[in-house]
Amino acid sequence: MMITNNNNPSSSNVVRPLDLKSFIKPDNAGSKKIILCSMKEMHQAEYAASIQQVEAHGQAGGTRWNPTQEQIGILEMLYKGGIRTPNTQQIEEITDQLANYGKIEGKNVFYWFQNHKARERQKIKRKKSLSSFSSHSPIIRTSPLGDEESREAADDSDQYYKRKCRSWSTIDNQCFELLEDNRRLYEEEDKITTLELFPLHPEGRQMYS
Amino acid sequence: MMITNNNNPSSSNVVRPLDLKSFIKPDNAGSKKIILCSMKEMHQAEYAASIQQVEAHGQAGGTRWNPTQEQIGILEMLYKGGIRTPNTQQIEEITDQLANYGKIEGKNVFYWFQNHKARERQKIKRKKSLSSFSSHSPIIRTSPLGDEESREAADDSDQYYKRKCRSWSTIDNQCFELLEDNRRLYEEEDKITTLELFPLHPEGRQMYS
DNA sequence: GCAAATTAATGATTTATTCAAG
DNA sequence: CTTGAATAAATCATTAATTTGC
Repeated sequence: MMITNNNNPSSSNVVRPLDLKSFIKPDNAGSKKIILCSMKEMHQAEYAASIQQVEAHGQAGGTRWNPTQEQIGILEMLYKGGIRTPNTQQIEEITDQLANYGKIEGKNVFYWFQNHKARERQKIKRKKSLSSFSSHSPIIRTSPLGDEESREAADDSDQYYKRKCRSWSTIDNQCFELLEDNRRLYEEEDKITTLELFPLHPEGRQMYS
Repeated sequence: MMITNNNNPSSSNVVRPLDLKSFIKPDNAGSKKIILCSMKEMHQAEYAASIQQVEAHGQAGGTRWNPTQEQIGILEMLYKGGIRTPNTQQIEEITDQLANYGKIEGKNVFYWFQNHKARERQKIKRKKSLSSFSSHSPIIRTSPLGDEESREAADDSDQYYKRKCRSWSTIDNQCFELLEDNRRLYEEEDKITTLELFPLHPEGRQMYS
């Protein structure tokens, strides 16, 4: 794969908080003394502060991903299908798929699986601490545990999907339709989209004191 | 920025453990019944197991990054300069710089800072639990704490670099020279390299039982 | 000296916790 | 209150140091 840059190189991004070139003062002929001086400057708090400054988000607006119903449906289906921590390629593919229903980035998919997995665990844990009561007759239940939740609890402990026979919730059928609708879109794929290197955007976050 | 794919589309990667297209049987005319059947199949353990199977690493060989002395020197300097959690752009720049001294990816830089930060914290914590003894006369010391370590301990608690006057270790001068040597390389930069979407490679990892 | 065995460092990943938008 | 986003902590796994027996 080769990547070409069609944009004018001078029209680079807004702010470059850390430019390694700034380590060397370019106007002075490369004397080591000068460079040391430049580094001394860098060590001062001014420099360190500059790299912590807030930077505009990549996507103008700085708003967070707001998933559509379709996107959530597909993601939940994949989760039920056994996917817990998709790898890079899987994330790309899922992102491409979900992009048909709204704006989305790879990191959104990545975070969704992390959060969903973690919060399922939480749910289970909270449930465990309450299930001491009716431990052996789960037919009568007082807490509002739906079929959905109890099913999730069953297959979360191990990564592999082991369930044999049970009726699927309607969300699956929903997703089948969505997938059907977009089959053609998949047929003519292999389109490459712009990728970001890392899912981290520490700019918009306050530091701990 | 525009990205073009020069490779033959047929010569794709080795294995695609999750191909969303496989949700739909393409050989049967798009009847919803068929798709549902396909999904049923997907729900079986066979599918879930297949997505967990080991996949060849992106970089042939599957070996982990082994940083050179120069790379470590620069990274430590940047850390001392106050950088703790570089953002995407910073990671790219640092990676470009370090690539002059050996093979490296962005995720290596990302992980290095995470680990270094965490292990500095560990060091401090361990030290704190031992420093109850000689709390107010740190000149005489029994443990083998070098100048390096004590300095690290000083500037880790807060993100900003606040130290005012102290002598720098020789590693800094080392790094200045390295940076000097590569100034020209920076002068003609803005070369784009192949990026990866996420630093995660869960393939090479054993699952918890 | 020098491999095999053991231990220490540290790169890479996953899980837990926290912050904050809506 | 829910949940997207991000960071910190814990854990796994591999490589380098180091030790050990010959």
